[in-house]
Amino acid sequence: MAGPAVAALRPLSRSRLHENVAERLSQFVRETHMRPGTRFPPERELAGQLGVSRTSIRQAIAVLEAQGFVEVRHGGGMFLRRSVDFGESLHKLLERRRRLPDVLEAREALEVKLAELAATRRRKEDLIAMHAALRKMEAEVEAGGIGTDGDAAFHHAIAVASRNPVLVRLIDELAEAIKESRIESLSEPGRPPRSLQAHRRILDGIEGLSPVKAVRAMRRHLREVADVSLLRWQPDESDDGEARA
Amino acid sequence: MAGPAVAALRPLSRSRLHENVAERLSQFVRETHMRPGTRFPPERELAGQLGVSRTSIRQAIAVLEAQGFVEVRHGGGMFLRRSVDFGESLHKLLERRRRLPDVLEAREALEVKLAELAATRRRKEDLIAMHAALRKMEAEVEAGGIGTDGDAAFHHAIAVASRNPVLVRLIDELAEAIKESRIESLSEPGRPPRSLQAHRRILDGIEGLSPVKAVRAMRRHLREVADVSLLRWQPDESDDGEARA
DNA sequence: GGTTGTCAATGGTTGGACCACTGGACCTCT
DNA sequence: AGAGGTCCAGTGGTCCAACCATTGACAACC
Repeated sequence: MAGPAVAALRPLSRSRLHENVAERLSQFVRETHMRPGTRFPPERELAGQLGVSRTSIRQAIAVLEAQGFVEVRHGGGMFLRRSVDFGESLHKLLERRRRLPDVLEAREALEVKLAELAATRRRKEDLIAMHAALRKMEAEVEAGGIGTDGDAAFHHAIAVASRNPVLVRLIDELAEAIKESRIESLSEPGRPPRSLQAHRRILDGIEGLSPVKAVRAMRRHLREVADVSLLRWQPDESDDGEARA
Repeated sequence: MAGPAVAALRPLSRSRLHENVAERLSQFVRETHMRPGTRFPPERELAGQLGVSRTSIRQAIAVLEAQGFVEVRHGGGMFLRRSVDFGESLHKLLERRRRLPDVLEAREALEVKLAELAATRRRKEDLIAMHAALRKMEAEVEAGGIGTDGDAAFHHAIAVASRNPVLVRLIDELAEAIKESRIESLSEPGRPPRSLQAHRRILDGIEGLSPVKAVRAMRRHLREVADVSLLRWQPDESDDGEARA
């Protein structure tokens, strides 16, 4: 099907120029021990020194500014905002290596709280959504599937019911990584029914306005999920990019 | 010192063009109900239709790509990755309105877990850092300060000790917002000593390898902090940007 | 039928031009 | 000397036109 799997012939990763620029700026911040508030060299100078056009510099800057690492003042210059983890967006962190165990721990932290809040603030429409998600999962499983969609919908409904947009955003940020673990877990023989049971217990707590019960059920559920996927996890560190000009 | 605090005279927010472009693209995604995987119109066309240069389009795209909302294939086009909350980065959410209660709930979710993990994984150097932070806070308080630096250092040391970079990144994302609540809380009369006490209890749990104790102490501490600042919190919804061309 | 060449569409990068804003130097008037 | 205004160099913001690199589909060829 595919060509020979020779290591030397794997596709070489080209990166966009502005990404390299951002990388260099991070390096610059680290190496010069810049303090927050310090001004960067002007764009034209950076362009000259890095040997790229001002446009590329400005693309990198736009990204860094959107991520809150720098502040740009028209006519004034560009200033450092936070030096910690400069240029390392969460999205980038999750992409570079699959830190599944870490992701699952973070998931537990967030979802347990989401369940607690949901058990306090849920409205009628939230319960309707949760029940619908449960039925969807049942239908999927009966149809021979593993129920990932219904599962995702259920957890999403809880997030919505928490009425906390910040927490929702945080869990969303992890959504992609969680999705993978979900597939792996639900592919386990006998898992979907167990998961369904766990969901019902969680819903009981939320519906009954019992945060304690909801929290306990959610924590138990997530630990079970994590257990399974963790057993199969093999860390693979040979996953760095090669764009390190 | 400063000018009159008249609402009408607050600095008006000029927005950069590429930010408006990103906003419009979000709107486009929402209004056309784009599904993940769908291709966007070509850059040149977007530039023409929005009446801006291709450069501005490309700056917006760079940001959206870094945030994981779109995927760009050289020679192939730009494709939607996630449609939920398109263009709404966490950073943007935290900036637009100060959602302090939400932030504090998220903080509790994360920090309680961080404490639990720290109480399992802490090493000698972590304990040294925590003790140093505590001493620093004491010194600050004795010198008439309120101890925010030492406080921040203490919580940061716990985060490091958790050995979970994902959680660390998430809490870092909230750091700025938390900082404000910290100042407010520690400015309360009699707060710094109480806070110091709470920190000692947390450290006891972590040092004694007792996750349960650490969790309980951390949760209690954060609820106390949240209580104080929540009482003074007045939601201010009239805080939207004005760039809605 | 499969291989190869061609080409239009589309993203990636550049250089230069010009505009807008900031802050300090400098000048003027009192 | 002080207050106020003017000017200007430095710096970010935007645009444009051109050219390069990659992709994918279609045509031509063997």
